Amino acid sequence: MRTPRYKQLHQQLKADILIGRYEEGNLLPSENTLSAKHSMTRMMVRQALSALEQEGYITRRQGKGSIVCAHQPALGLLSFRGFSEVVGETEHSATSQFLSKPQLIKWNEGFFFDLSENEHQAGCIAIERLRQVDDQPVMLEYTYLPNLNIPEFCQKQWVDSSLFRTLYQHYQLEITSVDQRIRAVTAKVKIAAQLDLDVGTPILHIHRKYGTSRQGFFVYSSLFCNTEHYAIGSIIR
Amino acid sequence: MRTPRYKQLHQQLKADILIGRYEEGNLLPSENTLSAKHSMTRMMVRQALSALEQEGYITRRQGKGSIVCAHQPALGLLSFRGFSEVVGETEHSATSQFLSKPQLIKWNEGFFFDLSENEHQAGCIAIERLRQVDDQPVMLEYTYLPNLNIPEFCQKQWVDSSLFRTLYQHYQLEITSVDQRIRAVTAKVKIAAQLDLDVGTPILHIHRKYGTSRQGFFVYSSLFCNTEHYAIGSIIR
DNA sequence: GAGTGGTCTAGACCACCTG
DNA sequence: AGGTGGTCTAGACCACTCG
Repeated sequence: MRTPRYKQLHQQLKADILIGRYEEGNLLPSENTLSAKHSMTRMMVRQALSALEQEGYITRRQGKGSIVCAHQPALGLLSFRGFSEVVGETEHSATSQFLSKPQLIKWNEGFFFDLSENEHQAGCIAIERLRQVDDQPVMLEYTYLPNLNIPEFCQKQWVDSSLFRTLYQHYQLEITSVDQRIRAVTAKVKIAAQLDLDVGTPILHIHRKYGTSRQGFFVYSSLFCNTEHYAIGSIIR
Repeated sequence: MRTPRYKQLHQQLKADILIGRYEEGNLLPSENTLSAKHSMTRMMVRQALSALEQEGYITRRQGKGSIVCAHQPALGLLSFRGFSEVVGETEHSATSQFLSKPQLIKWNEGFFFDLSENEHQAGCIAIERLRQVDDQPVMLEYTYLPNLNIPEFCQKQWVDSSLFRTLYQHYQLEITSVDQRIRAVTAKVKIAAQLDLDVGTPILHIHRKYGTSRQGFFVYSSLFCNTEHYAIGSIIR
């Protein structure tokens, strides 16, 4: 069946916001304008806007309009927050680098989440990244993508150094959910070396399984974080 | 201004679900039935149901109806998941006990979140709880409520051993958001004793600030978790 | 006062599920 | 076939914001 028109409008507005057609803090066209321009009732326009609001792309204010929000990273989950930030001090510069080129390999035996037969046979694309804050290594992230209908992923240009934006740009994949397990462990030799820590330092170990807009397609991550100076923060609404 | 009628319907249906008037897995009355019974248009009934759906109280299926969901704890955030559970084994029995009676005290100097003048002057109600899984202590939780418009909290009967349900029952307070910082630390002497661990064992330390349905009212928690055998899990949609 | 979003009405046709 | 939720129309009045 064809996509409902209010969903088309919703997607178009979202795309416009993401490419910067409407900037942060600015107003979207009014509901009346949109309903006239797209020849649909205000109720349908409102349905599109409600979805945008729920996803956190806009807030609406009576008498004012629909305001484009600063867009947070997927699910507000990966953000670092320095402890200094909590008590109201300076910002930090975050960077990210690959430890190796993304490559197609076999899944590890005893992978940390159960895999479907499909996923297992497809093999996986492994990505190793190190994240730094103020030039200090802070997080080691191993990401695994099943090699299912993401042709030539390893050849693709990355968007904004962001896996999620890259997946969206090339395959229209959006992250819709996260299932995660968090533990405190001590740094073993290899991890300690990469994070520039003493062996035995307490670090966070997080396993994540991201759900996407494509049924049955998941993204897996294993993260090690040094939280001595920067806590992992998340805001959930 | 008076509460919009669709919001009234939304609240009433939610209350009915919470007290068990509509049971898990059963169907809510159809949209047509509700619109007739409450003399409002189907559009307004749908607005009420959409809100319920968004909050996770129901799911809707075309041709079937609105199905009442098993209701998950607020924001799905506090759930334990044994690592055995991840690989598909048995369930665990979780219990919770008070380490002291909830009592009104002054806020600590250098509290882990910034407090408003209001909150600071009101003082706080401190709650200390220990959570156990299979009779092993696993999580130590310190919770702090500003003593603002929650009269006689310390005298109230707790509902289901749940702070959030208790706040809802007595003061109609609902948790709407969480802002948290997660770190890995080592157990100090006092914490180690209470969690029955060796000093130096890596544990999770989480600071949380919960937003509520009452503007300006927040709940604060500081948690220490032993994740040796059970990871902290969360699912976010 | 003009324009915005918020609430609300009274209909319609469609896709889907179940008996 | 009859009932359910999903999409959609064409209007209306209200509360709020801003110039």
